[in-house]
Amino acid sequence: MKISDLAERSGISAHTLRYYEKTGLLSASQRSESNYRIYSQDDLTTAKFIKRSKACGFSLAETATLLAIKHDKSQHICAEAKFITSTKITDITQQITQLKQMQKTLQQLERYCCGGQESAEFCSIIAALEKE
Amino acid sequence: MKISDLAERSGISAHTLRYYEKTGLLSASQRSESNYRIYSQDDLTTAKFIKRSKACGFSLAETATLLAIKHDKSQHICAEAKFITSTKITDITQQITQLKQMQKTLQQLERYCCGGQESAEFCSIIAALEKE
DNA sequence: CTTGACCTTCGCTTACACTCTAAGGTTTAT
DNA sequence: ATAAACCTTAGAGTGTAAGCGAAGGTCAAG
Repeated sequence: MKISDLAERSGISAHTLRYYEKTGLLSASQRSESNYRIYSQDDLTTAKFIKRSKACGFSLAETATLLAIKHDKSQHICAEAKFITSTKITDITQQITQLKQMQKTLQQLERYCCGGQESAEFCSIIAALEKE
Repeated sequence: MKISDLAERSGISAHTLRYYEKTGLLSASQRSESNYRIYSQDDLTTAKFIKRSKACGFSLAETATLLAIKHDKSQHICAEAKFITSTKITDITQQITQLKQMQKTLQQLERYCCGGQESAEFCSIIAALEKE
């Protein structure tokens, strides 16, 4: 199939597919006489793999590593895939912790503000940011 | 005081202070004959306000709005400050929700993977990303 | 008189994932 | 036959956020 066919079936734009080729993520398995990219069913599978990987929150770099494992399973071990996943979880957990801290701080600011039509003269939010 | 004095007292670099001036966040209240920025005590207060605002998670744009309220309290109402805060909380809460969803998905992937030295032939993580 | 602090302006940085442009070649439908 | 739709390439641009760096010049203190 041609690039636009793959684009349609995978839900990834033709532009992006070319970009993925440039970055080594997914190359067309063949070229036509006129140099058009010809994709196989396997390529479609890979394209869908990339989509799912992204949906899980993996970056393209991480996806590339997972793809390398997928493409040569016998040369890779479970520990590699699990490491990428665990690292990502740690990363995300940290981000959540930070955001929760912010959320808490902001909720404290919010709680004491009347939020009404009164002049901001005595607004507790502004006051909190002003104080030493 | 001069820019380096303010930098030291506020904990914001001179470079960044100039950047804040360019973006309209904080201007020196005066200039010397030789065109040096001269900052007042009020300017120092404002600089500290900006620092605290950032620490709470507000962006510079949001901080600018809060500063506008601070600088002319009688022309602003509590509802404005509360709106910014609430919007930010909603925003952060959404981000947390998304990250938690990702975290959950990844934890499911992680849970069933043995993570051992075995070949990735039957790795459940790779399998999960491959399946329809 | 020298050195360090200050001034302005412009562009670069980091990070990620695209997205578009230009200029040209190919295929397909009418 | 011809126009629309498709394909190719390299390379540049986009967007977001908050700065940083460097060049080239002025000013002030010891």
